[in-house]
Amino acid sequence: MTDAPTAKGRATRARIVEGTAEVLREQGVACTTLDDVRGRTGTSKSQLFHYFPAGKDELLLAVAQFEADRVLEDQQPHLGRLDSWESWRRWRDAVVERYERQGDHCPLGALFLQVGRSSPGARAIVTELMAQWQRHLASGIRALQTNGLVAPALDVDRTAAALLAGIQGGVTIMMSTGDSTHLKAALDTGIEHLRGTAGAPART
Amino acid sequence: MTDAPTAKGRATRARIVEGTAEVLREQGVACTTLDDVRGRTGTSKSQLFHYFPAGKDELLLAVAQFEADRVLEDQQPHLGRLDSWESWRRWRDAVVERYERQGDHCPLGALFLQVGRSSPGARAIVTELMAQWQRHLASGIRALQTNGLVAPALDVDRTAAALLAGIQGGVTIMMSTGDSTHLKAALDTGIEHLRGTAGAPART
DNA sequence: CGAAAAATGGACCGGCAAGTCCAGACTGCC
DNA sequence: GGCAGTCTGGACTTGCCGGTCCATTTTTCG
Repeated sequence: MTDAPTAKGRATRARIVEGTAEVLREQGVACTTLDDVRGRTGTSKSQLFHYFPAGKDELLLAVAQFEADRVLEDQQPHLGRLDSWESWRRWRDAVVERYERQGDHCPLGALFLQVGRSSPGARAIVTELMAQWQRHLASGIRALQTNGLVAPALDVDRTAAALLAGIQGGVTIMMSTGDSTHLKAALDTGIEHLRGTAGAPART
Repeated sequence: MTDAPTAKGRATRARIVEGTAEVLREQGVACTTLDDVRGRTGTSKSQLFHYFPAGKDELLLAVAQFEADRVLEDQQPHLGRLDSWESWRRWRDAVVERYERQGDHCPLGALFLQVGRSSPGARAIVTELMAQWQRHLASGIRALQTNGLVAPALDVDRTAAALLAGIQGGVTIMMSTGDSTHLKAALDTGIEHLRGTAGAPART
């Protein structure tokens, strides 16, 4: 992915991707030109096409991947260790904090719209991100089951899917309205639902 | 809103909005030009600017409003009468069906991205849509409470917000992955959660 | 050191699409 | 029937922006 013969080349490429991500967050995809990217990253047109021969779309796709990688990273270490109510609460707070900080701009959503559904690459990035995210949530729920905090009969995958949907929707609405109420409601109601199914009252 | 002196004028304006909506659904905002709109609606450039003096953005905004109006309409009559489990189920099916038919294109989302968060108009449209939608859900939940099907202590507004978020997220994910699993999971889990709080066991 | 490969700078091109303009056709109304 | 306002057609302008090209510099490596 980050294939470049020399160290300098790799550094430049990385600078381009990161700089583009910044610009994109600030002014949105629609309003960002290659010249903006040039300005921000201190590169020339030929460099852009040297590292992304297929042009703007290829660059945007690289940025999308870059942003996608951050999404789950930003939820760590909480997301990887969802085995108690306390850890779920910490994760919930991390998610809310991350998206409130991000404000009303969704880099991935915008990129996705621009590059287009048609592009197999874009779709693959989002699909993979969602799958990983849901996998984390599901294994968190299973951990709760193991600890006797959640009913063993619960349909784990469906519940994880619903929770993920709630988060996505909460973020979407927040970006439209600037209000994180829905995101919090989705998270809290989702966790509460898990709690409601409580299996055998837990010991320890 | 649909201000035009003559009947002919109003008809033309409507034709432009509806035609543009079609084109947009087919090829997305990014790839749609005013000439595409011209072609589809059988109009001339001057007509476009006659009815939408501020140009493309104004047209897109009008289309956004047009699409927003459809969203709730398409869920009627179910959305307006959510007073029994059966009616909730019918509504759930209507939502799934509507979005599965719509496929992987979200007119509103795309329009919103294009016109930009910055535009006060765009934000207002989405905010109002969400508020109305949530109000419908909330009054549906209250109806269930009245009928003794849901715990009176339930935080209605928060639950409605969470459900709405789930739907939004389900739709978002569906558009990215082409799979409606998450939408269904969100709806079903949300309704199940309501059921789980069941107040006095219902009679009838 | 010297040649090949990589990296960089920036002028240039070409097309596209938004928006302008004015002339002419239609409509309604008295 | 005629005039005022509305509607329509389409050629034209304009600026922007993605992409090309080649000359120059820097790095790598034997």
